[in-house]
Amino acid sequence: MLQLKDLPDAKVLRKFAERYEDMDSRSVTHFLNILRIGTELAESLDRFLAKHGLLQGRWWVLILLMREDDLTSTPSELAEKAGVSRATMSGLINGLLRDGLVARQEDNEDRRSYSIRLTAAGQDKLDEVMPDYYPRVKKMMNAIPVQQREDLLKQLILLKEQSKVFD
Amino acid sequence: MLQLKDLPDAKVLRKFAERYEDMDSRSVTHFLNILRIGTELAESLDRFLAKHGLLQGRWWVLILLMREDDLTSTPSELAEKAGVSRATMSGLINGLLRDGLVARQEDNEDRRSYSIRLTAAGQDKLDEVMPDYYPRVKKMMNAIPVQQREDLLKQLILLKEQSKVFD
DNA sequence: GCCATATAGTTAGGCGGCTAATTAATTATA
DNA sequence: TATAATTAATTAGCCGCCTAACTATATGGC
Repeated sequence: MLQLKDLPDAKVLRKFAERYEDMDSRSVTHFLNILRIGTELAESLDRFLAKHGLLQGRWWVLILLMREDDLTSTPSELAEKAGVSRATMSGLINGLLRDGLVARQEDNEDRRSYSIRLTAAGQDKLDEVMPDYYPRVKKMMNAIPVQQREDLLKQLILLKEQSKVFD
Repeated sequence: MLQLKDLPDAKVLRKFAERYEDMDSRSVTHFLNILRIGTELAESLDRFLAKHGLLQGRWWVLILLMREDDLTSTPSELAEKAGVSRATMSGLINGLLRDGLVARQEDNEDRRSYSIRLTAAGQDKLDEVMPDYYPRVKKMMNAIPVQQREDLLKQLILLKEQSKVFD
């Protein structure tokens, strides 16, 4: 994420453009602004979840479990879908177990493995958060007409594809 | 950051829309995609910096120092501009001191305080990274015509303003 | 001049990431 | 069948972020 609060002003941009010839002020400004706004949106979501005593990592685990027909999954599946390492998922699951939002049940077929199931308390937590979350997302996104949203996303996808320039 | 890799598909969206009436699939999809792409852009930048032995926090400290005419600032100023706590800035500065990229000099007027200065080695590091960074940013952003970039940013700013819905 | 308050920086402790190493069980193969 | 390779999860140790508590110094009434 882009923590940087103090984005470069015209004077700073000139100074850097002088020393580094290939620098294009407009590109840099656009890029930093996009990163900054992404960060701010994510931070808003984090603050919202914090009000419900959740953090992003744990929230996604609960949602991933609720997606399953039997409300059940394995640590490694969860790690992959959530986009974190298995080590991190171990930690997240421990926290959720402590809070009773998920439960653990041994797998009889493979004794290395076990399943994680969303408990009633976990479902209750989602039933508290989601009806608060969805209307807010709807309200926020409705600030932009659907067609323009689609355009916005199309441009962002283009940028994402271009991000291979950093490889 | 949105770590989540496994964005909801149509089936999952239907399931959640059934349980939570106020859920608008399109809004949610758009929102998650925007967060996801922001995260991916930031991750690309991180990987790039890592190739130069830097992480975002330290990189920004060096840049903030180079912006100053005397290449000098204080820990609290740096913390504020970088958007991290003073405690975090203490840690970042320690790392940079260890690597010799910045130096510390006492302030005679206020003995609680001291200044941090970009060293020649720190400037060398920036002179290595920035001429590699700027052309890449330029190349990436040029994938989108300037007018569309401006539109993109305008929409994002609108969204950011709306993110107060989460308060 | 003295005490209360404010400010600069650090330290301690927690959290959520990571990688690498470890343990245990399963699967493949010589 | 014994052993090698693979896989699932955990642990250990690192990092960067946070808040809260602490130390040291400055400042502003009384």
